[in-house]
Amino acid sequence: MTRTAELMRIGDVAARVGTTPRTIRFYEEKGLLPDRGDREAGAHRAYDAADVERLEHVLRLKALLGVSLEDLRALVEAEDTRAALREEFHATAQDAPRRREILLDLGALLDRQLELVRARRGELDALEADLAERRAKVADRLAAGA
Amino acid sequence: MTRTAELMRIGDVAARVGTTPRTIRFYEEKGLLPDRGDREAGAHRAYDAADVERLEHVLRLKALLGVSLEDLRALVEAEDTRAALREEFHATAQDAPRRREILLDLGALLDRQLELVRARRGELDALEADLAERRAKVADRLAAGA
DNA sequence: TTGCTCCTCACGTCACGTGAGGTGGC
DNA sequence: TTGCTCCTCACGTCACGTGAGGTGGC
Repeated sequence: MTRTAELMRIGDVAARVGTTPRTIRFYEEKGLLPDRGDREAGAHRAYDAADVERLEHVLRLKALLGVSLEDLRALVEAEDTRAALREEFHATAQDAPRRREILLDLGALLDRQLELVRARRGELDALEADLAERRAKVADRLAAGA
Repeated sequence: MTRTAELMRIGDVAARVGTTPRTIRFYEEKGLLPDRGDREAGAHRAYDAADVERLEHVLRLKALLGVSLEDLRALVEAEDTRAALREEFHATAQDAPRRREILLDLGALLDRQLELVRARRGELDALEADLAERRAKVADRLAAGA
């Protein structure tokens, strides 16, 4: 039952998620993406669907929250171990306390990300309100007699 | 009737808007803030309330929209001439077509900014929905039996 | 006069972009 | 075998950060 994953090359992945190979390599170098230590020197990188999802998530957080890569690494590094945790999750199916701990950690991580997203949206809402108010004033003046 | 404006120094302005003197000088150099050509070499920069507002607006757009300084300059450069336009607005009080043209330009500028803000908010909403969905799944599993 | 902030270079940093030169897989 | 994409340096760029050395205003 050797499940052969469908692997993609770095250029295809970059095109799919809207970035560049350079950025993907840079993120790997900075520890934002898992560095498969088993890759031989000079060998091509290979990515599966899970890698692509992970990259998309990181890029979205980066673009929308405007955090540094160092902060972003801290924010998602718990997800680094998610795959390992998932293994452990199945392996320790009988160990309810451990499963509970894993789920609580993941929940806390998601709560942190949600908090940042909502704070940003609040700022955007305020900006939109200010712009809309100025826009309305201009419209009023145009209607008034200009 | 010489209206003496209350002028601030660069450090005070930076502290007030949450940035650094270096950034303010850099923005001036890049044309994002009006460069008063009348400043003698080595003389201190002076800012009034309008300058502070302008700077706050630029910083908000930069932080929330994530555009390059070059794009940002294009986005707000029409406001550069706003002060001049305001003068002209009063000076040409009788010239209704010209007043109308000024207002239409300003309205179009605000519409462009609003469009960008709303696009951003759409992306943020989508991200929040994804995160919230994942969060709910974790909560479900916790409640289910973990 | 003493500090403090200001000034102008100018080099450092972060997050990549962009060739330079070479190797590997359809 | 011919292209194409990949690889690893390594220097360039954008948006500033950070001293270095000096001048100016409460």
